Amino acid sequence: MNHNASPATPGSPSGRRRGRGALGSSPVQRVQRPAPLRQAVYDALVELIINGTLKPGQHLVELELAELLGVSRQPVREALQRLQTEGWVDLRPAQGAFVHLPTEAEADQLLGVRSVLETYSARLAAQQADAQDVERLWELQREGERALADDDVDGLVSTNARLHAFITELSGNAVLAELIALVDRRVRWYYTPIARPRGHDSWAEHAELIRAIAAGDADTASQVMNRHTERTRQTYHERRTAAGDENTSG
Amino acid sequence: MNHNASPATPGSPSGRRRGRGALGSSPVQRVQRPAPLRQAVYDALVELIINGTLKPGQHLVELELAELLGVSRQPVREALQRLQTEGWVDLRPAQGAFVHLPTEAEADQLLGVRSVLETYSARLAAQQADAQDVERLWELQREGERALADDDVDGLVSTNARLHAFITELSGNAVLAELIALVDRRVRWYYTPIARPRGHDSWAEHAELIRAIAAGDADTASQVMNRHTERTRQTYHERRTAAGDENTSG
DNA sequence: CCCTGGGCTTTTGCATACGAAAGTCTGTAT
DNA sequence: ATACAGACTTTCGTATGCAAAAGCCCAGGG
Repeated sequence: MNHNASPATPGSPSGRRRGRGALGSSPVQRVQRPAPLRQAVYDALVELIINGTLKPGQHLVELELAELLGVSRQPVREALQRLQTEGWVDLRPAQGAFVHLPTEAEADQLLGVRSVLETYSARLAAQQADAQDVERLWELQREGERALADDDVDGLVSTNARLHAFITELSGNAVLAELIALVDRRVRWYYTPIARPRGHDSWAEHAELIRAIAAGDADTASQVMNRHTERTRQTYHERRTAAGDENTSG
Repeated sequence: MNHNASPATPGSPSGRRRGRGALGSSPVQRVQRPAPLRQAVYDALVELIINGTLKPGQHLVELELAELLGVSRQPVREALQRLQTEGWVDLRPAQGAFVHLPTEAEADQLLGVRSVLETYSARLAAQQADAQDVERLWELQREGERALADDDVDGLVSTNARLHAFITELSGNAVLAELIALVDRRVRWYYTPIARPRGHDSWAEHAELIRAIAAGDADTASQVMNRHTERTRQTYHERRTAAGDENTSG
């Protein structure tokens, strides 16, 4: 997923006809319809925001972004519209776009919303999952436990994400899945500095959750997921507080 | 709205006319930023979609919309971006925008999501509401019961919406409030043809809910709201089925 | 009769142009 | 030195222009 814009000036063809600049050559081009540039711009900007190149509060000048990505202002503007709706940037009339600067309260609210959405998805998943799905869940669980044993942090994060995503998918509720994906991405962004996996406890909870889903016990699955996500929320809160103390003391 | 009627005369910057500093010092400088056209276009299109002028599945030609609204294609395109993100239209690359055509499954999924979100908002509201808030809730409740007694359907719908909105506001979770607002608008659109209020039962449930909130009993408030929204969902489902039968039989 | 393909029309996607608003700087008067 | 007014600069918001993709129509062949 690394389609970063090259730092060098994109040798702008700029003679009359457009050339696809730094973007446009996505590794995933299996789609019949070539994705419009605005989509590539959107992807690039989300990436730049998440990886911190574009910092919260920063003013995004359309022309700069356009040149950085080797396109004109128009696709940038269209991407910004979407980014605003999804909460990544704020658009102030006649002033332009600013990378959204989340307050502490907002970040926590987002965690709360994610918690209830994931809890609901666990409930639905318990009602939907068949034996094959459950087998896949255990597979992911084993993978996570292996990563845990190996101290493989990246693997842990990735497996955790895939496990939750699979449960969401199992829910069979596409609207829910979309919302969770969006909220989750924002949560991860806000909490990037402290987003280490919780480790053993977390995976014990996962196992409990999978058992409930396997049993088709929606109430238990819901309860377990709720506890799980609320603990994650609590952990984040503690770590943020600790980080804040460190900052104020040092 | 077309403010480019006169021929362009490049060369004179003409930055002279500015209406700000000429007048004396007014102590109150109410700087009201004019909403961009794209906002007006967005509002207009949502209205046209909700009121059925633009029908589900219909192809929206940018130029037609632009002429209809008296603007150029550009603000229309930007509005369409937002409309897509919010689920009102589908944007197909190189084909344009189509008014979103919800499947039955999707509509029901939205009701499910709305249900959990509102349930969560009731839980939070119960933890947050003070005596004054509760008084306001009872006020709305009385207003609803009056409308019920008067067979005032519009008043019933409006008061119901305000009651739910107030509870959402009481939750103190802005992220949640935004999501609910969005989901709710789509739900109302989908179910417009059958969206009569449920009437008496519904308001009895409201009263029960308010009592729980007044008592600060978050668990009960949550439970009651969940039952309430799930019943609404069930009612919609029944009505849709009935309407579908009528259609197929006639 | 149905399928097919090549030109014509429509519509999108992107680029560019330009007026206007917001922000910035500078010189002057107090 | 400070505060303010006015120009200067930057950036936004919108309109317009143009090439390419998609859709359409109709003639010709299986």
